[in-house]
Amino acid sequence: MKRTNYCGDIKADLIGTKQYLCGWVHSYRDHGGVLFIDLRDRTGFVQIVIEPSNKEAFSLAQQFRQEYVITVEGIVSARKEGYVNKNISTGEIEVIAASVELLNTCVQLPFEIDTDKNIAEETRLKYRYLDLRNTRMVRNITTRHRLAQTVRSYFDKNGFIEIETPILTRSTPEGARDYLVPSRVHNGKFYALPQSPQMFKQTLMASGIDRYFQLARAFRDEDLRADRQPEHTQVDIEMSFASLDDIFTIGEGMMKACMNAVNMEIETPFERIAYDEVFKRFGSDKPDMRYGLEILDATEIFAGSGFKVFADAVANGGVVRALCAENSADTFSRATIDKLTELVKLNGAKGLVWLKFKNGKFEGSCAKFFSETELSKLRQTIDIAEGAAIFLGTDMETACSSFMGALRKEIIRILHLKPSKKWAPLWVINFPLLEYIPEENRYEAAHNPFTAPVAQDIALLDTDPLKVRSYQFDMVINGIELASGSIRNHRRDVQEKILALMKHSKEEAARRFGMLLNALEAGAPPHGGFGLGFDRLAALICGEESIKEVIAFPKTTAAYCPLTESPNIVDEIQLKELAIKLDLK
RNA sequence: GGGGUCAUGGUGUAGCCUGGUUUAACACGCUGCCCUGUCAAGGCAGAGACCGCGGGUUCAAAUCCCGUUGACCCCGCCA
Repeated sequence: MKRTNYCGDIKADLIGTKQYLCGWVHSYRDHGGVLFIDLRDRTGFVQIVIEPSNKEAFSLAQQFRQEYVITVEGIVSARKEGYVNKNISTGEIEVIAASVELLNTCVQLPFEIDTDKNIAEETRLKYRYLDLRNTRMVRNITTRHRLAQTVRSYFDKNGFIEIETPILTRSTPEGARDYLVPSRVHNGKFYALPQSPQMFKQTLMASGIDRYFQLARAFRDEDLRADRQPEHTQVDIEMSFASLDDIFTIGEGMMKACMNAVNMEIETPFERIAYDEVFKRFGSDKPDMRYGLEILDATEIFAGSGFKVFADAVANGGVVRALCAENSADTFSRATIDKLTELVKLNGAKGLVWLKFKNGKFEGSCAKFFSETELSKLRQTIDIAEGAAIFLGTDMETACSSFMGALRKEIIRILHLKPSKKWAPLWVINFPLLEYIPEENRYEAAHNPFTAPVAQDIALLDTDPLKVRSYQFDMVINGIELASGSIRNHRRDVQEKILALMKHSKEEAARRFGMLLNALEAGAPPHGGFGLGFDRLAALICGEESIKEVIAFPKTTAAYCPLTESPNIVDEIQLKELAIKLDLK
């Protein structure tokens, strides 16, 4: 390779040197005499000057068009006074071409590199090879690479071993739908693509690997969203003999290393808040902690209130919760409040009570139903200042938290509240182990069926399973659930007891989770770990809303790839080999 | 499975509500010519879409109606 430098790296320190550059014609400006080309590669672009005195180069260069692939040999020169372009990083210099060469031409493009905005996503995906030439995508993809390298080196330094687990594995029809792969050798049987390497990594702990990590691909055949793809990458780790503290320290260290790798900072250790508390204060298990605006309890105040709705709810064991938005009484018009009411109704509320505190008095639809004592208590309890808007909701605790959480999010959005910091990380801990499913008279893992119960609560498995706390945790940053993990069950009997509560018979459990259960009873050490959404991490750090922007070749919302036009119809012969007959609707 | 928004030259949009003087407009891109300092270069000339697809209403449909396909966002779902 003759290339001496990347375009973006040609700076003033190279003035006077001879360079051999390769790249794409980003912009072509023919002035009749002198001819300018912005030569671009993934690092940036540099201005090439082709003088008419250089007859051979000039006549060849006149044929160049946008996105032609060329090479340029020339001398780096300082731009003359007045011709410096401060808007570009290579604006102090230009390369005076001695010779140029055409390596490839280019057809008319569906969109221009960098200058066209708002291109339909479908078009971008169909021509992803062009889309990836854009500065934004180059930046995202290289940032993703930097993060991946950082993760690898971080875990390596901390004694973790990278191990690849199988992509062709066993279907465990639970949770998300599996992607199935038919077996030719075993007609009528199927592999499944893994939804997570969970069982393999726990098995590795039983093997004495002690510390494992992997940038693992995981597959789920469910409907997609902006932050969900059929295949995604997770940073998957597992540690033996580790406490929650150990796991949190490793997770925080990884986040710090990732941020530092892209010249950002994040403070450690992360705050830890119990699930119950987080839900009560923010109405969500993944709150955006960059904003205050906590949900406050006003149940006491309205017990026995003249306002029947509240009084009855409290009498029936319900709660009253409040959100107080400062200096916003005038922002919330009737129309806006009606929209908020609709929103909470969509989230299960029966209604929404609002008050405004203006000129030292409360006004609002229901203000007249409240006694002076109630209002003054409310004012003290939740510290209401002039100009505040207060929203009150009532229901049973969980339901109330849930719609107040949705309301909190919307208020933050409407008021354009300023985030108090760039990153607000949080460990949500003490998730309940189980949830009850009344229709099926059984329990279901609240998060992960392999999570261990808190040691003191094991006895409760027999008496009151819903009270059992777990060693399950989430890592949440800026309202995004980034990672999820736990200390696992390392004893077969405990694991089987939990599976039994989920109404898995011993036989069924053995069939589905046999590999893991067998490994547990063969001297598995205590262990735990987490899986962290790598695409979400990259999107977060790149400031992107959608993970499609940090995945080189993503799929559409219908799990379709416009670039490869997959999934696709296969040959009759292929189906025959697999003993598959299609019965299409 | 449900809801919302959208579909017009290569790309992004306007036109649609209030059907007909629209030869479907504008910007960028593309083609040709001119120009020795531009950098989102400039000037002049030109090519390019029958309006996602199917059906209907009408003398007449990009425009109204029905259906369908696809995209994006959301709910369900995602242990």
